Amino acid sequence: MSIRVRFAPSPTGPLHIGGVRTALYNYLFAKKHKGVFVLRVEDTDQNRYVNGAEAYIAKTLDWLGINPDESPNNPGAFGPYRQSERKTGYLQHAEALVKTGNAYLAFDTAAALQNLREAAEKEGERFIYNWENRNDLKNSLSLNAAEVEALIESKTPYVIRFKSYSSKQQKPLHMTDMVRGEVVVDTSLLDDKIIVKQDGMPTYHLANVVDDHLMEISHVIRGEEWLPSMALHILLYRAFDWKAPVFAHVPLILKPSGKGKLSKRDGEKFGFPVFPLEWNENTTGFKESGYLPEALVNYLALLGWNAGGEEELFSLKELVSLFSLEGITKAGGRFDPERCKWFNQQHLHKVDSRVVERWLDKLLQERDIKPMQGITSAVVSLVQDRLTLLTDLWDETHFFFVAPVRYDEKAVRKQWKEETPQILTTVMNLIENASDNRPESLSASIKLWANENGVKLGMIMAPLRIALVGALKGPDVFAICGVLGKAECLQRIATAIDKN
RNA sequence: GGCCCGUUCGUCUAUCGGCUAGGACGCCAGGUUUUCAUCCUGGUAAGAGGGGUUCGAUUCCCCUACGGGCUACCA
Repeated sequence: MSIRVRFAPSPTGPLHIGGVRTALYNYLFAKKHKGVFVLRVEDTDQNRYVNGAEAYIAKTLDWLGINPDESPNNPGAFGPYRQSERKTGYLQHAEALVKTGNAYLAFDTAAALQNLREAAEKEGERFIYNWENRNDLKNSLSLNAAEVEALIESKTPYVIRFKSYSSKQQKPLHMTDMVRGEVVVDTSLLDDKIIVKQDGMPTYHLANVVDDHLMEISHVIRGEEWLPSMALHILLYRAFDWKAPVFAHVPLILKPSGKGKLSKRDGEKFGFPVFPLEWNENTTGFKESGYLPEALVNYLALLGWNAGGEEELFSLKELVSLFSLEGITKAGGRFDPERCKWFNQQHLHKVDSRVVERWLDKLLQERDIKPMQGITSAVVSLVQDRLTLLTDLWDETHFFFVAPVRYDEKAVRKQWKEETPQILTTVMNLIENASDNRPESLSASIKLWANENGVKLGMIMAPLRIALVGALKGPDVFAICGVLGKAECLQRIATAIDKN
């Protein structure tokens, strides 16, 4: 059997990392088994449709490098890939279910049902539309054929409900989930879910089952919030007399602290991104926050799944070869921003330096700085393994491009001694007269002079750093000298002597 | 409330009946770097509670507690 999986988001807003991880697991599983990864857009709810959300999803998957093999933009043989474009098919399938007695027309108004619900609540109970009361309600089961005909004739709005249980059926339904093992549900407790809404659009449950069947989906890998619906879906497959796919419900991603699953608002609340890409001014993404896609992928893959060994730094390719449904954890996992950052740091140190250079080029452009040829790559090689986020880049490199205008007060107070100007003047001479400005040459000549004249190196290094960087931080001073060049170094030292 | 799922260091996780419970993040300490960061070394810290089953339970079963999800003409 060929493996076909799908990621089926609804375009109601930006994807958040929970959705991203579901997509990732689907992708990994598909690629691992040389199968097909499908993107299907579940836009059956017109009211919640958000413009731009579908494009956002596509952009996100592209950024992460987990592109679908079949999608609305890149259709395969199982299209259309938007549920809104598959409307007629659903209706026919629902009607087929009515014909076989597995579904029925329900004419109850929303208001009538609301009343029943409120009444039940007053009694401390819950109203469930199911086998116990469906014959007392207004539907094609309780009404006779002529009455039903008349209602349809008069254009009375109706929905189609699925007959989830009748006394003939077996109550305990045993199902298998790849993550959870056997799951048992008492089907007599299920309600008769609406499968076609008044507007003729299918609800998720119908659309999902029909599409998964028509698109020949072999494995349904989705979030645990769907576990309670698995029974309904399996019952639907049975009613259609279709073979059900294999199910795997992956655990949810929870808030870093406090209660509940991670929500779209938690980003602002906790101060970290929950969206892969920027959505609007108020919701920044991982990308804009300086994360590498491979780091996000790596972190997310390991939140709820483990590769078996003790290694945990993986490329997407490695994840593909390692992935298996068996390694998925059962319990929900808290999103840990610190750990996510650490993965980014590790990937950032390994990534091709040109990626960092491009980011730096952008920063320079924004500031209208035109660096000398070749300098950015020299700078990046000096700072790359000092970065945690790409957004740290300016902090780590600004002094290569802009001379310090202020000096760290505390550093000056502590390191700028009375004799410092004099020493630095000599250092200027040494730099000026050095045969070249290679870090080793400068280092050697300054160390030699210090040694010969009984000056402690500390008296030189710290002030020199302050003069060049403006603070006691950054890569090796002589390396910085080398990048800045003699003239710039001399000027900065002179300025520092002047100002301090 | 009902139904379903879950529960190992603060967090992510390993263990598929033999455990001195392993790794990673974080945190702490030390080392390298005459700076800061990186990096290295070490330390800290856990199987919710109670019953069974068993020679032996973190591992299997039951109960309780706690956590999570679902309970819409949303997905």
